[in-house]
Amino acid sequence: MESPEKMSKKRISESTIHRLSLYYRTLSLLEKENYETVSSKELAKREKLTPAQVRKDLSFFGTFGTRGLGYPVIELKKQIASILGIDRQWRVALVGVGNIGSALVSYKEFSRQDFHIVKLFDNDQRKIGSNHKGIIISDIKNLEEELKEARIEIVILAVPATVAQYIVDDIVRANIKAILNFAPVNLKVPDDVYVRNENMSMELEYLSFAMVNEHPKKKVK
Amino acid sequence: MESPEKMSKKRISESTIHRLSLYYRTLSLLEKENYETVSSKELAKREKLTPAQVRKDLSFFGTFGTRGLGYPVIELKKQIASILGIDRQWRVALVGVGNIGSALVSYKEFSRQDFHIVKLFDNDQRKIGSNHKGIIISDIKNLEEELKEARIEIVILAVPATVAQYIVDDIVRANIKAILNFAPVNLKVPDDVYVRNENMSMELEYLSFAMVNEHPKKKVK
DNA sequence: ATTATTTTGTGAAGCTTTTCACATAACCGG
DNA sequence: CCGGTTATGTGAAAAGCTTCACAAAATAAT
Repeated sequence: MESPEKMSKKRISESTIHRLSLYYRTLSLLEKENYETVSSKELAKREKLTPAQVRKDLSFFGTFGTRGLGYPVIELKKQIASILGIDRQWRVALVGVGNIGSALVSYKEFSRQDFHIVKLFDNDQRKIGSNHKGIIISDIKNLEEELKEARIEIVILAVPATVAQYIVDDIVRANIKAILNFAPVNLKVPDDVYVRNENMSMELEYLSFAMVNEHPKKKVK
Repeated sequence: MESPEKMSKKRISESTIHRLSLYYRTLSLLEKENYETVSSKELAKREKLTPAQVRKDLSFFGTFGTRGLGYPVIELKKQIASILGIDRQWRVALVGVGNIGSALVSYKEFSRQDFHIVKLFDNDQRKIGSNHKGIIISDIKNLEEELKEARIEIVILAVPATVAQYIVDDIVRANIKAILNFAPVNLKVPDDVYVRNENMSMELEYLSFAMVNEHPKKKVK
């Protein structure tokens, strides 16, 4: 820690943020297991990282531990939630109620973490107006107005690659600043809009690469 | 390039492999658009990278371009497919035909890239024996033998977090070396088994973080 | 109270990845 | 066929990220 009120705005790496998600998950488990405190060593072991990595990651945001003891599980979990911004509800809309889309509506991990899908959109006339897991599917024609009206903050995009850009243009016009994109395209958005891409083929391709190129993997250590 | 037969086994970074997937995708598009050649500049622009990055990535695997001209689209695509190991079919099994699982069975991107889901497993008696998109769902009880019998090479795991580890132990026993895991747990596997985790909450949390901490994002440039 | 033990927080070192910058090579127009 | 232009391939520099290693702080035991 360095400045009294607000620590200096260092750029935090994507990897650090992803690891915070992991720590959060592990802390939830530790809480259930009635741990009161946890060391960087234990936290690291559970997510296959190094203790130094854990401490460094946390140090970017403050000092949360007690020397000789470790970190208080419940308190640290709360702090990480606050850092990640998941100590509040987010109003989420899902666009494209196809295969992936409808799976995501019932994806427990989202609701458990206060990402609330409150609107669904599709362009299929057979789906529009019907009730899907308690939510009426809206016509994608009215995307811009309805996103505004419902005060949506995050959009999950699960539409075919061919139409994704057009829909994103609408989403941007609705002043949405965060998009989780499942379409395998590089979406063009203004600089102040955050897009994260979820590309499931990519991970399969990584596995394929690993098997073809590195196998047999003889770990040295 | 350096050695005549087989280039020296440098360690290739995960990021490079992921970018190869992006190049592959873009090259497929360029092929459809009837481009014969493409420059690192164009390739970079389409995936929001730098030309130097593209050239460096490719240079790890060989020299594919022509100075003054660029890269031959079809040929480079072929080369990348070979590097990634996606110039062949992979026999894939999916374990857990729930929300996410059943969405993945019909996920076009997988089949388009020669990842063929040929077996489905579940523990739900109502599902076992039934036909899901042309595949009979098998009882997870016989996982080990059936994976072996069907000569499965990659397993996609889409089961609840609580049971994931037990099932992975079976999968490992079946001598599978590649697992795409959708359960939000850190799976313990031997060193020669590759696991990639697909954690969709993580990306939402990243968006949440970005909005809470960096917004308003005034891009300098 | 003192000593031994544990474990954090953090500069600095070490390592990895990205970007730079330029020599080199191929094409193209006249 | 020659000079101008384009764009690759790549060492080297720069930037970024991880690990090291240790002082400092807290506990625990005697």
